[in-house]
Amino acid sequence: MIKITFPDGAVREYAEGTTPLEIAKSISEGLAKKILSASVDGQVQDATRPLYKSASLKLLSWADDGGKFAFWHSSAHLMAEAVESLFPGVKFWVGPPTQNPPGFYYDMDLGGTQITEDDLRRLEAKMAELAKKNEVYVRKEMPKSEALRYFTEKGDEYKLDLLQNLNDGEITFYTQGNFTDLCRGPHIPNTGFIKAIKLTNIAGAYWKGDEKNKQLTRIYGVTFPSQKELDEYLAMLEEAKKRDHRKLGKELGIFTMDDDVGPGLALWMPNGTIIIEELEKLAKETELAAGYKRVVTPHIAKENLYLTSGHLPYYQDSMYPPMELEGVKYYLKAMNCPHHHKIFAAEPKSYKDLPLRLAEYGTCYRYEQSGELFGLMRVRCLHMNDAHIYCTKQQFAQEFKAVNDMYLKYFKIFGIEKYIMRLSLHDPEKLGQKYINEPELWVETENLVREVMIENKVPFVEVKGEGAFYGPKIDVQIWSAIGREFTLATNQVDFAQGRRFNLEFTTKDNRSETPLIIHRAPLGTHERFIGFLLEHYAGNFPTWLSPLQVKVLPISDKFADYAQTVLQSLKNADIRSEVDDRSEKIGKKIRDTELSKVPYMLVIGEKEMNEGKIAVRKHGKGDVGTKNMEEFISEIKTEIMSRSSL
RNA sequence: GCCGUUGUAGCUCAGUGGUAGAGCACUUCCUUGGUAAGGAAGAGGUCGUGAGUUCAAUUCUCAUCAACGGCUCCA
Repeated sequence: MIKITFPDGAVREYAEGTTPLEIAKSISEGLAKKILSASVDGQVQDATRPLYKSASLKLLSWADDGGKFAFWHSSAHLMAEAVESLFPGVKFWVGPPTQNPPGFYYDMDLGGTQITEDDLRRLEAKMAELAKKNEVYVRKEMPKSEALRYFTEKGDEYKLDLLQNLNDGEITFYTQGNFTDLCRGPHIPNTGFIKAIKLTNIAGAYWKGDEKNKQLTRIYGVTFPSQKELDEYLAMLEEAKKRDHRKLGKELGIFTMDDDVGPGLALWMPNGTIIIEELEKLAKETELAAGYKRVVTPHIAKENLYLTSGHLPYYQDSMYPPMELEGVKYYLKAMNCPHHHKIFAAEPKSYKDLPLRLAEYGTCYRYEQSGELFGLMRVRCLHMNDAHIYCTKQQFAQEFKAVNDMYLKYFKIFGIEKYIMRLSLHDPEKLGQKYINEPELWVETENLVREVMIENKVPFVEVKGEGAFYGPKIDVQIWSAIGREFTLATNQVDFAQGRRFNLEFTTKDNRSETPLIIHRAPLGTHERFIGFLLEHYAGNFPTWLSPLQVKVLPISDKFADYAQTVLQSLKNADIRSEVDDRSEKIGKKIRDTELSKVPYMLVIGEKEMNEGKIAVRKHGKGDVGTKNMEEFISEIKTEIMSRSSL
């Protein structure tokens, strides 16, 4: 007998060789019908795989990630079976479940056959047909030699490649129906669980993710245990699309792109510019209070500047090609740091000058690959909330923490809760290529940053190979409405450029020392930040950021004069406001104003005019009652000044 | 940059080998209406751009540009 410990601490005994599924059945038949996989001592495996040792057991259903992933993984195999039956001779690479987007994909070599949208519908039908057969997923362990022979005979170079990295004794195959695949599992008990199927798109994907390799065909899909859940998922996708900043940005007149201007070059319209100015106001106030000094630098510089900084050898591909004037190459700046370093270097510095914090909303140009451009989130001209802090080693921890605190302060203002702080480290294998070749300094600064984060109890994840070329960084990762991940803000350590630029300060004991540099951009760039805010607020900006704050809605043109009086009081109080003087009915005016997401509407008619009042309507909330002008203005001013998100 | 899809009015979209249509928005007129769409009329597009096939191309073919979905990249 073996002892099975359940999540609630209960321990029960079962015969050796009992499967988790049988254990589920022993509890209840209803439970067993929901079990997709099982977590055994924390390891997710097939629910049908016998247990030979005492273990802790958690039965996993659709509600658990482990259950879902097994479900989608099995769905990928089901899709592969359908593909194989419709496109004989296809060779498969890998087909994992995915979290974002939810579902799975399978990469395959169709040998020149092109797959179409119609084929996806045919594949879905085939999958549904196969699923109904309730084929069980059968696990089989296989010696490496036999597996090699199997795929050699099949002429499957992809699976042979996979096998090379696997050790004898850990090779397993899974078979359902007519499809057999090299796979470590786990899988769901049988195909019958898969009730709703949607193949979402076809894409090219480089083999092993390397652009030098052949491009395989990738089919994305998602499946659910019921049609209802699929419908809900599709409805949710539709909702997400409504939050897409590209759609909202157009509807609200925030920004536009134009073919004649160029790809990735956003034109900020009057409404967007108001938001930019509010953000800059916030940044300037915050930075002034934190001891920053503002600077302004040109958009271009000579080649030599970027040779000194070290950017050219590492990032030339991402810069616009140079223009040559009088035999000298000039580049559009892709970053502000070299310019700021030159400001630091312009005057001799003493330790008394440090920390020196130079801030600029700098305009940068980056020649992003055409396929990477994405609305405002990935552009070629960007306005960065940039600053560089020059400090001593002793000051570093405090300065780094202060920057982090500034992030958190901003996040609170904007109600940003869903983000991940990522400690981006160097990859030792790419020293000298992607990262400057200073192994000891890398480790030293990485430890420094890690300690500051831990000391300040800021939760973070560590990722190798995401650092800047000159040092490690803390990136704040966020997600767009349609699920794409972006770095919103960044806080970077630079132990390289100070030396490259011969930046020095005189220490207390009259020595020369090179400062450490912190690059930071808590508000990222206007482009990405406003793109993010559009989606974050679904276009419903808080009053302080809203391009139009109040719309005055007279019930008929009889009240046009009173409307102008009301408008004038608002304007005198610096409230962004307009009158809707169209000869439309009030219901129409309200509808249009609601759709344009203006925070406040002031409805005025005979009653209000006679009493010298206004009827206030709040966007999304409806009528909130009649008020005096003074009362309303004082309230809305308080809301604006406090940058309230209510 | 690579694979795939798309490109018709300001927006959303229909449509055709014989030089185009709807709804919303816009303009004008009527209406002066109390909290999410009052009515009528009108204006608006050489169908992304260039070339080819054809008596004839917005429609078919090719190229090109751009956008979109991925991949790669992301200081």
